[in-house]
Parts: sequence; structure tokens; C-alpha cells
Amino acid sequence: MKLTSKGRYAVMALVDLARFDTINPVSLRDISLRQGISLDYLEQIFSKLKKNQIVKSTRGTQGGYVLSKKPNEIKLTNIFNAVDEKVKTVQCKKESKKGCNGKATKCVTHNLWDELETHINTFFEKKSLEDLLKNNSERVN
Amino acid sequence: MKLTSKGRYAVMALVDLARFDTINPVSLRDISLRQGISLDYLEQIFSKLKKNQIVKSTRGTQGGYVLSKKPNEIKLTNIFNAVDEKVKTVQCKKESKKGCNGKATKCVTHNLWDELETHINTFFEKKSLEDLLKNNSERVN
DNA sequence: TCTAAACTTGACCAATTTAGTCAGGTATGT
DNA sequence: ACATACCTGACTAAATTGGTCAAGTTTAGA
Ligand code: FES
Ligand code: FES
Repeated sequence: MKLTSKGRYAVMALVDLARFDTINPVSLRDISLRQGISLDYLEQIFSKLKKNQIVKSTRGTQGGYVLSKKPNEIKLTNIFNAVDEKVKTVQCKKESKKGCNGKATKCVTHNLWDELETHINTFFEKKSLEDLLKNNSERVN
Repeated sequence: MKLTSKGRYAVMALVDLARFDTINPVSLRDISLRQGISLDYLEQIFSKLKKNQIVKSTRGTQGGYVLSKKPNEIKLTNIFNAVDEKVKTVQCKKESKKGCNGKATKCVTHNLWDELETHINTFFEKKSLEDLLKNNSERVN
């Protein structure tokens, strides 16, 4: 049970963005240097974040990215959905009547995993970017 | 963020075991048939469960496995640890002073992932095999 | 005693996923 | 014009997963 680096990087980059985008757009190059993430990889990630209206971009010299909402309006759920970092605990398709073993009833552990999924998602829905900023405010300067 | 099938199968198999081991040891063959899990794969899993004293085995004809503790004493944590289904959210080594980016300070998201890990582990520590049995008691017959 | 059921061990492998890289663009401020 | 920075898609090496396969050992029961 692991987090992928795509999800991890997305959050790191957005925290970085939230701290530095107050005056000018922030270039991916800067984020790449500060956070130690490959520029090419960041571009993939930001392409998805943009499609999901989490960030806005301006092109050209002095261009870069800006958050498109306030930090307290951006939940971890939103970020994770954007970059396809989904929590998947059950094996079966939830809507299907069939269980993961192909039988007509759901398997003995189905309910358990479903509870777990809810448990984890609750965490992601509560946390916003703002919470992370507070948590690291001592390092802002 | 996914559960591996090793962890999933381990729990399925143990629930099965808990329901049927009251009189005789249960053979992996039976579990394999009832739960639709490959016999060879089950053997790998039970080898680990045995090393971690979650089950006991008897060899020979009519042999099989039995739980080595009461269902309410077996927590999901125990099972998951046994089969190496670890929850790993942070990228860095926790004990290390270095962050995941190689820098001297922990990265901006470190605390977040750490909280998440605790959040998930809490769930696993609360749930015991017994809880699962109750949850599915209507199917016991 | 013989044999089949069932546990034990370790090597091996194909398919998938992950974590990127690479090679081209296009847009725009100075 | 030209450097900077966004944009897009194809590609791939390495790791992980989810098993299979082969070759045992142990023991109950006929
Ligand atoms: S996980 Fe849904 S039926 Fe097994
Ligand atoms: S996850 Fe620990 S420093 Fe980044």
C-alpha cells in the first residue's frame, strides 16, 4: 500500500506554488530546482492539474503557473483525482453485483475494504492546501 | 494507492479459516476452492503467516491449518505485517535526518504523509478477525 | 508397509505499473 | 529575433506484482 510519486510530487509542487505565486507566476523550472523534481515530469503533472482547473498558466518569458483557487478551497481529494492517484482497496467493481472471485455474492472482505476506502478518503477530503501551508509556515522565509 | 492481492488474500483466507477450523484443521486445498485463490500462492502466504505465529499447521493426511490465537486477538495489523503488506506513504527513511530530496530538512509534505500513515494504521489496529466474522455471520451456514 | 494427502521450500517468469526521459513543438515578453 | 517557458506525445528501463512450477518432506490411514 503505497503512494505513487505522481501524487506526492503534485502536492509538493502545489505547496511550493502556494508559497511563491503571490506576486508573479512561478515557473516549473523554479519548482523543479527548489523541490528536486524533474522538469519533464513536472510538466506532465501540471498538464493534468491544469485540465482540472487547479492551476492557471501564462506562457512566454516571465510566465508560469498560479493557483486558480484559494489554498483553502483546494482539497487533497481534488489534487489526487486530478493526477489519477486513486485509492483503490476493493478488487471488484463496486457497482457490479459480482464479487471479486466471480461469484454472485461479494467476498467476505468486501465490506472491510470499502470501509477502509472511506476512512482514507475522509482524510483527503478534510485536508486542504492551506493546512499544509500552516504546518510549514516556519520555513516560508 | 492500492492494496496488493497478497494482503487481500491473507485476510480472506484467515476469515475462511476462522469459520471452519473449529473441529479439524483446514487444508489449503479447501480454502483455495472456496475462495478461488491459487493453491500455490496460498502456500506462500501461509508460510509467512506461520512464521509470524498467526496460524499453526499439522502435516500429513487430514492435516491443515488452525488459527494460533483467538479471532479477537488477531488484528489486521498483525496479518499485514506478516505478509509484508506495509503502509508506506513517506518517501524518505523516517529515522534519517535527510529529506526525500536529499536535503537536510524534511520536505514540505513529510508531516502530511506521516499523519496519513498513522490514520490508516489506526484503522488496521482497531479491526480484528472477529469483527469480520460478525460482519459476515449471515453467511456462515 | 505403502500411498496419497497435505505441508514446505525455493526458483522462476510474464505482465503490468511506475517513474521517469526525450524530442519535438508553440506562445510571448523584452 | 530570441530566450524563456509552456505544451504534447511517444518511448523505455527498472521495479513490482501475481502468480506458476518443480522437487521435495511428513504423516494418517488402508
Ligand atoms: S472485494 Fe468486492 S467482492 Fe471481493
Ligand atoms: S517524505 Fe519525508 S522528507 Fe519528503
